[in-house]
Amino acid sequence: MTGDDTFDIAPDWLDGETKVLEAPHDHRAELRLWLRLLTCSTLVESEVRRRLREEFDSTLPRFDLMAQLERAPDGMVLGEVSKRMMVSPGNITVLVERLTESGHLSRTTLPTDRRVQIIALTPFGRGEFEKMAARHADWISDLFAGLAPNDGGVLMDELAKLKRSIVASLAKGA
Amino acid sequence: MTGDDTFDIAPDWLDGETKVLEAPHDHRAELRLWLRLLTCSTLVESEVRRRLREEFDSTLPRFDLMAQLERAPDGMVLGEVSKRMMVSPGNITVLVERLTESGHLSRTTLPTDRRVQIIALTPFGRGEFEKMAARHADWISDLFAGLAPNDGGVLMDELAKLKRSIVASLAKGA
DNA sequence: GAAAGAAATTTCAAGCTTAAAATTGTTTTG
DNA sequence: CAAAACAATTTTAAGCTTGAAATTTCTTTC
Repeated sequence: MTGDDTFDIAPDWLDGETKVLEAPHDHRAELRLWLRLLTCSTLVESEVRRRLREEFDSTLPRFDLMAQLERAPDGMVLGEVSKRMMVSPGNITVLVERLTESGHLSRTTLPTDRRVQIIALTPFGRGEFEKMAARHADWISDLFAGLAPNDGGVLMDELAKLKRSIVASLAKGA
Repeated sequence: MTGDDTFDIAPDWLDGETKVLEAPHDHRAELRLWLRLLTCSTLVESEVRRRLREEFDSTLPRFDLMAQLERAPDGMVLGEVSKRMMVSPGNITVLVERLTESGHLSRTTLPTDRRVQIIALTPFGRGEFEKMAARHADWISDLFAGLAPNDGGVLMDELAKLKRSIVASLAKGA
């Protein structure tokens, strides 16, 4: 799934008119595209993880969790965090435990519904997050710096289309 | 890092001529692009993991490992697999153990250098992999089906540029 | 040819992740 | 109002992942 993104096959969007009748549809172009997307994503993600660890002794999941909370000054319900981060609820439990121990997060049980946990950044947690977020933005900026302004815009648009395609396909399959 | 891809800020490639003097460079457009890329990647990856588990009781790392071996009929050295998959050597050790137990892989010590382990798909492993690979290609094809042929081509090109940017940045930083 | 150095792998400790089962608490229904 | 249904979260078991330390096996150098 990761790797060097080569499936050494000619892309076939270039000759869309030929060989449409091939037995089952030839999926190689899509596969190639997917591998390339994954390669980019993996490279960036690894680098971000590495730097979070080296510069802040932290991890990407923790950073992500704090990023969600940063924009919710009044805190957020666990389930909501889980949905936004697209990870399992059990996962959030563990992350919140650690971040609460380390003083980054506060957690409260909602008085009117004692099933509900609300978590929020502490002032300390917010300060730490802001330091990390600033560096994080620099890292991403550096990694993307070789992209011409126009390419950035095109990529945004194309990825929006891809996202729509993915979401539509997932909805249909569900 | 994951999530709904919204940082609700106007992209600033659209007005590149204005506000160039802003104190530290404004990184929001790059961040937005990165989040969108990550969202696409996460959605596809989760779906692939889910289906590998449901249809084959397997995992993505195992699939990836077998995919590397499929194209090396004479097998491959562990270290080479590790590099190609961009994961740590220790990780490969564990995966190979399981896949060898289950009969998908064979492993041999190189007679001329007993440090070196060579792994290869067994005929059984190859058969299993081919079934998975066919389905995998279908899934990706479905997920990307909403993309016009032209968009696929553009995306390939833009991602190639992005990858060059990332690799260049990583090389410079190293 | 022994000792030092380098290379390929494995082991280890710690953390992330998930799905499924279990808990705890609230709401709806007969 | 008790029982059933539902909801939010935690626990559990299993697997993935990493960096660093340890092993084993060559290779090079004095």
